[in-house]
Amino acid sequence: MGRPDRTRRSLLDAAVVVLSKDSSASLSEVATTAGVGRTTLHRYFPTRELLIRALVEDALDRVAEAISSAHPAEGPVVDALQRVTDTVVPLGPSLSFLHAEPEVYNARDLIRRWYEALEPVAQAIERGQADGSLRDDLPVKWVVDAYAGAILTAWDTADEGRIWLQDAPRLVMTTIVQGIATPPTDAP
Amino acid sequence: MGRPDRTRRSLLDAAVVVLSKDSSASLSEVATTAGVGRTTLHRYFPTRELLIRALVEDALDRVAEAISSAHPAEGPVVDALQRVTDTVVPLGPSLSFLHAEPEVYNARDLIRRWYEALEPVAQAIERGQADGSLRDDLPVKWVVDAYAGAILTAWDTADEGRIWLQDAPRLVMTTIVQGIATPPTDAP
DNA sequence: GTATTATGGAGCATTCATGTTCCATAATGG
DNA sequence: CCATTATGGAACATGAATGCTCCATAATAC
Repeated sequence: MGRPDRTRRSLLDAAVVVLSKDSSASLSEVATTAGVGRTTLHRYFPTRELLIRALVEDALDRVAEAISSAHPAEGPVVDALQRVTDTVVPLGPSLSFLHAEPEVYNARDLIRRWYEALEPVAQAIERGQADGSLRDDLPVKWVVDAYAGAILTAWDTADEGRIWLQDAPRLVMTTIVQGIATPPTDAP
Repeated sequence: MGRPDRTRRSLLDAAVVVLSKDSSASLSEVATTAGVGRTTLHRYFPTRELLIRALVEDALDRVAEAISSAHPAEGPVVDALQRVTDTVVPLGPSLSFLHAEPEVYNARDLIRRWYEALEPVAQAIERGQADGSLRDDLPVKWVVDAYAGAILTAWDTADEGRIWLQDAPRLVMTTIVQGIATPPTDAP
């Protein structure tokens, strides 16, 4: 990875951190956080809009790649979701950015691409409802959103220091899969 | 409610809608949405910061009031949470605003007040863990955040047209309380 | 109906992020 | 070591949002 590539990566990484906390932060802040001059930032991303666009692309790519690498179509569905959770939780800042950016919220095609990235998860959930491992009285769309939301919440909560990030995957899976109620005991 | 009060309410209502979608929207947009001149907006809220502050106060009051009116300390915990869910879901825009506003995210005292408003929920969850109706292997802080996050997700999902808002309370409760997995059957 | 209060439009100064250019310096590659 | 490329600082123009003032008009109260 040459110097240009490294600079570009620094900028994207800094931008995702800064802009996920405050989507209206100035480009100076982003450049400073990346340890780079504002001039250089503009050399890589001529306008703010292009930076945002590149960031969204990058975040979507990461999410899609993380999900795909967890092979959600293989093995028992709950195990598959566990693998997805483990790989996606560390993407917290990117998820947070995608969720916070009004550019994303208001652009149809970006919402579409977000759900395209989540499509393998949706398929895993459908598979689970079909094979009886997941309850089938919840809409798949809702389950996908609730699941993604739980991961995002976990990252935010860890970021605020209310839980440890290392516990996040377990908490997400227990809560989403089994719920917070005491499970009914198998009768004695 | 005199004219001034109505104008103030219009402004707060419009602001919460506009700013929850884009926290950097201009004050002109807010005024226009409220059906009010920008001059009038500035008469009620001299600076943007004061408007935001008033909005946060208002949103926190609404949440606290809604929770309190659901009497979360009474009756079976799961029933209590159902009542809280029913009353809080309609506050979607206010919740969404509190969650999106960087002012809130970065001000310690506002985060503190958010959790103060949720304190009755935290107590209900503690009560549930103590009386055996809720599993006790999840940190209360996490359960509170996961629950609040699920309500927020439900509102967002309904806003995007992926579920019906009228189904939201049921979906939240089923998902959070029982989880998405098929419950283990009581033995034959 | 009149007095009082609330409103909104027009205009203006200020501030700040943004985008751009130019040049000197530093890092990299041959 | 030299040529090339990348960087960053300074300076500038632009535009948009903000905060404010003044005045005419509309709504409300008495």
